[in-house]
Amino acid sequence: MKTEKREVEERMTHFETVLRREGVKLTHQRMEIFREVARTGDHPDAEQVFQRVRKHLPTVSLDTVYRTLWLLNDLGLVTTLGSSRERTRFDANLSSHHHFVCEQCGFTRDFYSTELDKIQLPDSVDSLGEIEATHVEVRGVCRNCVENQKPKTQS
Amino acid sequence: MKTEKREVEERMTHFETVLRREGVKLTHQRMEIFREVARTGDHPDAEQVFQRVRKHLPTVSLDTVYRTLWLLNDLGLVTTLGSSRERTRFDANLSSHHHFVCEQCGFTRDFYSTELDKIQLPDSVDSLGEIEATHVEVRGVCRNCVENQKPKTQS
DNA sequence: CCAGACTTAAGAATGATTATAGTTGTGGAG
DNA sequence: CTCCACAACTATAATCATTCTTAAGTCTGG
Repeated sequence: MKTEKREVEERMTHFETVLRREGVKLTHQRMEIFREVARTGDHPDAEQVFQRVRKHLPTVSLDTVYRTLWLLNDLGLVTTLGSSRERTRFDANLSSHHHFVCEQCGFTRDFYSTELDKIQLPDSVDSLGEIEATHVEVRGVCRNCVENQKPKTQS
Repeated sequence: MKTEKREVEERMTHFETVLRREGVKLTHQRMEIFREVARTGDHPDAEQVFQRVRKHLPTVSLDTVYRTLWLLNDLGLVTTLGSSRERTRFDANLSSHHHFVCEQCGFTRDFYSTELDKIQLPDSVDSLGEIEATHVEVRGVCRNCVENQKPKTQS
């Protein structure tokens, strides 16, 4: 559940380094919010972070939690689980397949691989619960978005 | 992009079979909504399905689209992409890891595997765009939910 | 110490999804 | 083929999470 103390310290250090490098101010709020996410392994949502941070900083606002989390996300200090900020998407393809998802535009394409279908999960996973499906998610930037991003560079 | 005609027909047949078996009424709306999802490979969201179905059934309501999609989901005829119905969750673990997600309660746990980190993706994926990260998502039912679901059955 | 970046507070706005209430249509019975 | 009960539909209003506004006060880093 909890992340090791040393690991948390390392993350905090990295956090401070990045904020300084980016010229972003180091406020308690930001520290406490990041620490809270860094110290737990249970992928909390904004509301949960808010509740926990409140214990140390009774006056934080939910708004700040949201703003900070997205800031941290933009700085590469945290990531979101699953497709962020997106609406729910549906899929009628019931056969075993995997996904390539573009982080910029959300473009998603199925791909197949008998190789991947044979994936062996570590034993530790079995102890977590009953496994129903396993699929590989590849995050990246689709061709379209790559093109549109470097319209000048031709070197 | 588009699914083969034969494949679509098969899905439609399966769809009708399941709805009859479950004693759920076969309405045009449901047929058109399912057909729409079945015939495309681009994982549309409810709004997109709504817009497309509208062309054939100008009076459908967005509400029906939502209700139907979740119904189809419950019947196992479609699945959702990424985390369904959930709030955005954040993760400060930047090292390569994978996830086990409980479909009932949303419980999510990281797991590691040097094996999985070495996954070889098929060439077809490279042509889709630039790959940034690959991770395995295991869906299932966590221990807690398994316990709570069969409090009586002991056979 | 100061400027400007940040935060708080309290609303209000947005956008996706869901509930309510009254109307319509499906599918089995006759 | 017609009728009826009730499932399902439409339209509208309500929710819920998230974001934005404004105004005033606070804190960080130079």
